[in-house]
Amino acid sequence: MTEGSSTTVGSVARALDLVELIVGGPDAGMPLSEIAKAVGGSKSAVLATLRTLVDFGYLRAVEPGPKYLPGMMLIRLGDLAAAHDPLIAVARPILAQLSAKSGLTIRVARNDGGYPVFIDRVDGPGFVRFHTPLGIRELPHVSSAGKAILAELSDSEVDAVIRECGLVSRTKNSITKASELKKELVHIRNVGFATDDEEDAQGIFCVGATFFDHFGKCIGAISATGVKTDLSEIQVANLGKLVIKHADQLTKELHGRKIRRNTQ
Amino acid sequence: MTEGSSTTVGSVARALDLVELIVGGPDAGMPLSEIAKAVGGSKSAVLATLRTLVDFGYLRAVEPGPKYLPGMMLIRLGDLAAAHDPLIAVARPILAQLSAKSGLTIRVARNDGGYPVFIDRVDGPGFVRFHTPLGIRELPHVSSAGKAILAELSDSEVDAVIRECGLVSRTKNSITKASELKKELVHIRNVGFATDDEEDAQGIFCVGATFFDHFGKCIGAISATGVKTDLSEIQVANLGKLVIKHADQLTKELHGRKIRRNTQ
DNA sequence: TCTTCCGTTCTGTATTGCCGAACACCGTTC
DNA sequence: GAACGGTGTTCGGCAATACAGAACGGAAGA
Repeated sequence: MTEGSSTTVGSVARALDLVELIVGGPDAGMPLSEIAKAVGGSKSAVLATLRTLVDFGYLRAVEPGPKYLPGMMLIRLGDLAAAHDPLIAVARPILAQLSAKSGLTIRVARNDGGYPVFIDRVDGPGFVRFHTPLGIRELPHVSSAGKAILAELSDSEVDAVIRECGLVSRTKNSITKASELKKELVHIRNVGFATDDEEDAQGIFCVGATFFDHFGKCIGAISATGVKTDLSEIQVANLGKLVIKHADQLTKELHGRKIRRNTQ
Repeated sequence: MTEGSSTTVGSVARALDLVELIVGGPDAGMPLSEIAKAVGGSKSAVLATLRTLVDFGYLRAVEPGPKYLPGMMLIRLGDLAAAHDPLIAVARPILAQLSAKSGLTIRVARNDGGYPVFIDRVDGPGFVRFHTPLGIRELPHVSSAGKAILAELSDSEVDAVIRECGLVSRTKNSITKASELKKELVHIRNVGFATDDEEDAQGIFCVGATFFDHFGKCIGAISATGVKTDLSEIQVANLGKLVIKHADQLTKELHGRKIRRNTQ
């Protein structure tokens, strides 16, 4: 669908479509005929491709009436890819420390042109799991990491992002007015951290703070996520300080520097 | 290399070889000519395949002189595949709790025919990182999870595993004699947990315990990993009890049952 | 038992992915 | 400054091969 560019290999593209389809499919897996219908290919061709993917461990076929599921190789490759990423390698111990101190789930996002792309996560001991996907652009205005990143952009850049993605509403707390968002960004610059008070999902709050490279450019943000009922135990202001401290630590370990930014 | 079976798609197999090559390659990435040489294909064919993989985010090309690195999609797919896995979904909160209580890195392995396959990990706040790969069979006799799983096998099954993989030595503490390993397995059955005292890597110790499905069959083990110097703070026996407790909790949440096994 | 659906196998066709050569580009080196 | 080895890239042409479709076999349901 989202077709690329010049010389690419068709059968490989079809195979990767299959992987995405099955990974995005139901937990019980999908049978051949359903898969073939979904991608619009003949059963024999799809079967051959599926077999190849199973051979390599990208998928696994579970009997009887082979249903296809994500395979172990995907987990393995994801882990190795994370190990290759220098930012993740540096950030992970810091995330784990912040998680241990706060008891919350900690995530790290890269600044991808004003949008947050979460690239790693350390779960806290709480029972609630947050299935926020990794590796793709998220909405910038409904997460603490996203707003923290926005607060480091120039006004024109913020306008561009707003224009591009629109301030869609996720909950009744979501900020949908540009003026309101900009006021919030000023506040974030003053206190040094951003919050997400049930703006993305009911009952969930986050606190996020940015980190920087050696040019002083914001390259991402870390955030702590918890359920709102936990908020009483650890006050927002204290949590904000804690998140900032660990974000600063990350800046330091990346040999970056934080440049004070006037509210203008 | 490890060629599969019947009807598979060649170009897809070549593409997946490329992914594995680059993920296993240097952190700085690999240039086209090096890749083409490594897989033994023409530059043009390899380039087309690389372009396809980059289009899908499996790889990314970093200028100048395009070097190819693992892409974000691998992290995304790994995360989604983990979310699909029912065992990981159930185990992860328990791992996080055990990590929070012990301060150690916790991993969970599936029993794959007597071999441990680690499928998830929750890092502790310690500074030392353990780059144990996920998703592949590990040596069974040099990890606490592996030995805990072995202890649940019958004697003939243990013999088969030993014959198949051999008791290769990783450190001077590694168990390399079958008789010694079997004596250790008896001990593990008695105390209910297994240890790894610098048997896989210098300075690293582990404690592992198994969990079960509703047939009473051992389907895997969890283990706590730390550096030896941390061992003073938390005694081995106490840690063993803690790991067993969480493994039992996992058994319970999987609706499994633990059947008492006589040493025979 | 008959029917229907699914997974699998097979064979022919033409699509298309591959190779090799030629081109363009940069950095050295003589 | 020009020639060189080293890149990454583009371009035809051949044939390998990936695809579609029909036929087979088995299982489940009516």
